[in-house]
Amino acid sequence: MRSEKKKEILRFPKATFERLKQYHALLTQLKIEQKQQYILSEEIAEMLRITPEQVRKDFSYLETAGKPKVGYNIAELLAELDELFGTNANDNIIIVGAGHLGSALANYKGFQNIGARVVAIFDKDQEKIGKMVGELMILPLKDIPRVIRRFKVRTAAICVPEESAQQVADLLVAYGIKAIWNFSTRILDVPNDVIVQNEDITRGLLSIKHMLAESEKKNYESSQA
Amino acid sequence: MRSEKKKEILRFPKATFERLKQYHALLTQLKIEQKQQYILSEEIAEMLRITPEQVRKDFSYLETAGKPKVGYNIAELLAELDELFGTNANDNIIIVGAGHLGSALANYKGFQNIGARVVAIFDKDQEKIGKMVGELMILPLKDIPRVIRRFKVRTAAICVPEESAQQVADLLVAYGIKAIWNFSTRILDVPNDVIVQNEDITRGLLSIKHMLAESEKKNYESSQA
DNA sequence: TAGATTGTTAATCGATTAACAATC
DNA sequence: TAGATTGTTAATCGATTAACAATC
Repeated sequence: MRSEKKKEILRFPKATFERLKQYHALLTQLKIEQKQQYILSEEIAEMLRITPEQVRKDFSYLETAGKPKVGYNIAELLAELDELFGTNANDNIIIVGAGHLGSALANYKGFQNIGARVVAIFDKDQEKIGKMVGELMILPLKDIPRVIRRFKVRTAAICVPEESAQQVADLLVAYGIKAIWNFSTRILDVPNDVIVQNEDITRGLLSIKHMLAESEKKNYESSQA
Repeated sequence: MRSEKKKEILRFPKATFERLKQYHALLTQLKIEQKQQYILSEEIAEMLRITPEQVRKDFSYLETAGKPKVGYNIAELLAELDELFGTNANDNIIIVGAGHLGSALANYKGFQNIGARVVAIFDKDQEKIGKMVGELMILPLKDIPRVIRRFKVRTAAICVPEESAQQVADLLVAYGIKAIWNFSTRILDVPNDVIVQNEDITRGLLSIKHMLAESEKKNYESSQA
């Protein structure tokens, strides 16, 4: 029976899963810094602006246990999260669009921390083809299917302008891509079995605007009181 | 009494607020396309991969009403969301770091849709200073306070490498910045009254990895059945 | 009118917080 | 040992879903 390993089957609350990603990022950073071996739920909470209770509750879904008055072993906790997120198993990804954004992505060093590797970058612009972005040569779109097959690519980042995003998505779907990492603001229309992760940055700025408005309202009210 | 305008005081559930941003993006797109004047909750739901009931429930917090069998007036709905998000009131923002990422951000055209404008971009690299990014000249870090004062800047995007992110954050805080839009993966340590919006892209990729693993498990299971 | 779609209330489900025992 | 911190259970709070009346 497979039910022996309970923890593997246990599903995390969605909200917990989202925070686990943040813990992962934080722990990765702490591991690199090497300043401390243990961390308290209180410290984690302060950095991520949540409550220590929340942190402990989230960790209760994991195997790793903390020690009262000592905290959680950073390396141990990170190892479990790495395992959980499959950051050891490497994923090959491609980038379509070699503008500033695509180039930024191609040069990004942090992918190795989460078990991902950019294997190719494509552009439709003849001028750009053949030029280098970091260690990658910009390839023409027609090479996409070959690269997908060769490197078993399941994920593609779309870094093209708004206007061509849907077109590129259609192309990628036709080539059998399983997940689209969408950096355009365009809402893509693709089959339901294709995963879409929207990285629309304007959302973040809208949050900021909202929080700024909130905090100004608060300041105004307290000045009136 | 201020309680006359109920709707203005009414607070949205946080989850609803998150989705309102998506509706805003979608409606902005539809408005530009000019293909249709009305849209059904069903159509919105399909594009955003949520349920129509959820869409209607969210819209019930707004003033705009839909018509049975006709749907919601796109322009009207967008106008209300624009009002809500304050996308008409313009916000001046600055970018620190003129690498690929900072440049991509500086060139991004979508800011006008959400009432934001990049007024300056900075870099510490002498080589880059004076060069142009789109219509902006790259300025030295020492000009930051002047620009902040001159343009009443409250929000700064950090697009520098991991290693200098904290340093830049400290600088910006000292100069009175109210909100930091953090594009580095570094978890920043800043005073609690400074808003931090983390735009760490690795989170999105972790979600993709997870969803890919899920869907493969599902496929495997159904092939076993 | 009949049927489709909206809008709202109630029921269910899920996430967070509070409380506190266990433990170092 | 005393006190601080973890881990878990129960209580509260919030979000989603279901059901259905209202409406075009």
